[in-house]
Amino acid sequence: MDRRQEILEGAAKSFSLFGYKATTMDQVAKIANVGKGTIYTFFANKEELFNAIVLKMINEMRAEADAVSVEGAPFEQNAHARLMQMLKFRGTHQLYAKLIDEEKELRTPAVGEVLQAIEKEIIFYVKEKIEKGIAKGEVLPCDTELVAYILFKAYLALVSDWGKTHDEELSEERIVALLNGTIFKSLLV
Amino acid sequence: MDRRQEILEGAAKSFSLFGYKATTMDQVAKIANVGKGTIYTFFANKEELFNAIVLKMINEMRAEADAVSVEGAPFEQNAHARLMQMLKFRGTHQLYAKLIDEEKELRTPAVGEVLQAIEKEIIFYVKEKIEKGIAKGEVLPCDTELVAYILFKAYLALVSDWGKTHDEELSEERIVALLNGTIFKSLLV
DNA sequence: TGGTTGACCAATTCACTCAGTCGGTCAATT
DNA sequence: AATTGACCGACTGAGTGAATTGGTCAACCA
Repeated sequence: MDRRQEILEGAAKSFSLFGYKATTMDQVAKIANVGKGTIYTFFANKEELFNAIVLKMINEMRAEADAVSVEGAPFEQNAHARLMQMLKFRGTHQLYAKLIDEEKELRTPAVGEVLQAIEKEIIFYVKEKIEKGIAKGEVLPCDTELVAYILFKAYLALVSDWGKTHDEELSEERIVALLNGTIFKSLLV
Repeated sequence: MDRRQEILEGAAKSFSLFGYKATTMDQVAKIANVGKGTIYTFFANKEELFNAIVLKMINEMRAEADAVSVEGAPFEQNAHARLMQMLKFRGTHQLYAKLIDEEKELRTPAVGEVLQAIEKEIIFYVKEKIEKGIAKGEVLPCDTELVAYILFKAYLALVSDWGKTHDEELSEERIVALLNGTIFKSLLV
């Protein structure tokens, strides 16, 4: 009934199924059972509609990352669980996966911008958690921006890049062993 | 005078200037002052000629990386100097830079394969140095393959990726501070 | 009358074509 | 035996017009 909601749902479905470029406004209108003009009373253009969808997805992802952390568990355990969850989301979530594929294949500018924004968001999220860890005395004071950045890049490399150049994916145990023995080891108080 | 050498030099010049795709065999022949057919008596096809050029470049890079290391200096200092040198080479060397650009813009398959081979070579080089460090008792035993991989990915992220999403490049001091405080700190005996 | 709509428009994209280019060959030449 | 460049078939990419798309707006309700 809520037009705006219908539009968001239709658009999310279409973007997830066909990606940004291959989704037409006519298609969104049809899926949402709405006249095309109606869409433009709620969203200035295709890109803003897209951004709204992605924003919802970012919130989902953050919620899932929060959900896997355990109150009272040591920092490195929660940090690992959160990062792994977000990377799993990255490869699993229909829309996110589709966008990564579209970026690789089509280079749609709007998609590239959005993917970059999502990464920035993830890094900011990690930075927040590190700062909270420092505040709680679990983590040594450090260059939080850079540590968040390198942590994300490291996980991305281990979880996502490794498989592209090797026959089999890295096991989570091997990842944990590496990071607990290196980065996390030097971060903890 | 040496035909093979002339061809290699002409090809190197052309690949460096125009990239792989935009280099024609006629052009290489002309630059090398050689009939086109002659090229095919030394190299099976364009791609093999290309691979020969890249192989020479890899050796140059390794030599430059070796050159910056200091006999007797601590492991993390030499490791840092070597990795920085190779990444500088990566962004500075005419052919290497051109290939990275071509991979981004054109997605030429032969170029992608070669770039991947170069990275594999770099990682292998880093792995060798870590193993030597372990043998000398400077470095704690560890998953050398993975440590080499993550070290390279970390440096690549800090030196090359950071600038793409931030206004200014990271200073070398900040990089050193981060890595000495994290990865290197836990690697050293 | 304020919200909704789809025919309509300009701009972009797509499929198609065909002339020109390129990697690779090989008979002729040195 | 080594070298060459004219030649070939496959591929490319510029040029084209037709079809599609994002966005608008006058008409149309409720």
